[in-house]
Amino acid sequence: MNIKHLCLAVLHVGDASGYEIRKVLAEELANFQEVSFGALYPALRKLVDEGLATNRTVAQSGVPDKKVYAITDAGRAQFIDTLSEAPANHQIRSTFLMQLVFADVLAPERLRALMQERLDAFERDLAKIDEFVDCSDQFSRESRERVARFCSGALRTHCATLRDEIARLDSPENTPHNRPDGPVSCAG
Amino acid sequence: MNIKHLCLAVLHVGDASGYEIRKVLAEELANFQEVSFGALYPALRKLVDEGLATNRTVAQSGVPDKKVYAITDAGRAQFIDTLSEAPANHQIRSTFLMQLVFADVLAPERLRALMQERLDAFERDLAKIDEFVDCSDQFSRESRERVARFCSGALRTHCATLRDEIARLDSPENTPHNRPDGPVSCAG
DNA sequence: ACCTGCATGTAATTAGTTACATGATTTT
DNA sequence: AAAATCATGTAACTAATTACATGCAGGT
Repeated sequence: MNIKHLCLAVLHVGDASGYEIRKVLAEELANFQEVSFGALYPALRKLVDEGLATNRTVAQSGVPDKKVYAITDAGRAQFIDTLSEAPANHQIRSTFLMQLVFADVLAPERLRALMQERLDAFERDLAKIDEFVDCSDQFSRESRERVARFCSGALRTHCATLRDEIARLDSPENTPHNRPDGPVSCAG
Repeated sequence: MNIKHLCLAVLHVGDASGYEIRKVLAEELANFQEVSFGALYPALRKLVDEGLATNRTVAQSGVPDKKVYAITDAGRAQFIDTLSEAPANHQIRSTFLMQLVFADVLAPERLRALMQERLDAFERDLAKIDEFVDCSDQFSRESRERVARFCSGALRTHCATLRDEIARLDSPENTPHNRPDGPVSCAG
């Protein structure tokens, strides 16, 4: 699952420019995987070189021209093939989870701030997903709902788990101690 | 959250060799992030170079010697500092989720096999976590339970969500169509 | 005989981020 | 006046994977 596959996934749902692909990955599908432009644009060029996508320049008023990419039959075949062949991997790369796991070594006010930060981000993501499903311009309503339903479902259960975790950590018998000057004893 | 931070996290809980760190990350903390030896050993060397860890060679009978790493005060301080300073990022890099999102383009028997594969992996991981919490040799019981409780909690809710998703996809009104020879129409 | 587990490491390659470069338009 | 949005791209760098190299012990 590299950037090229991620691009093909988005293009499978509908045509999009590099900027738009990144927006989808950063907003509607945040919590999945973000990509940087430095990786995205070369990846799109490679997709065109390999005949997996085509592009056309679309002029706009006010804003700059954009290169709109469309997946080809070969691209779609390869996307489906790769997806089917790939092992069902599942990894959560989360700094936040690590912050929760090691909550006892963080300053309590910092921990609370981090929790708030992440919960706010979850709220924003969920709002974006609702927006995404609501409007209907380029992507098919069915596809959108499928993607959004899954994402919001997974996120909601995550939110619930994390809220419970937070409640547990905030309870008096689990008072986190302040960040120490010396090392923390954990080899008990 | 790079490999060095991941190593410090494991070493914060207790001393371990490179091989053991990888084992923890691949088994007890599977679904978090796996690391390859090609990245792990150079990372450990760098930690020692930077004074964030020390190592000692431990001879064993039957099996080869091992280099056991221990976190230093400076290492612990930096681990806590980095963890505290870092934004509360949260990303799920999951081929499996993508396979579910695009379930309709996969052959139904392949989809079922992928689901089984992942559910089996979840079961194995949960069993490993129970084992991990049960025995008590090197890592502190408290830390283990904290880590394991969180992981299994998050995974269990995930499992539940995924089981529901699977049940929904298996119901007759959602029969997935076979992998097509031509492109799939999604631009409805 | 062959595979798996234990154990550490290097070399070649691929993948990805960060920072830079450009420039118009709209919002604060 | 400053910042954000739209829009594409390159160059330098960092980080990571994959494949290789070595070797012994125990199980099938």
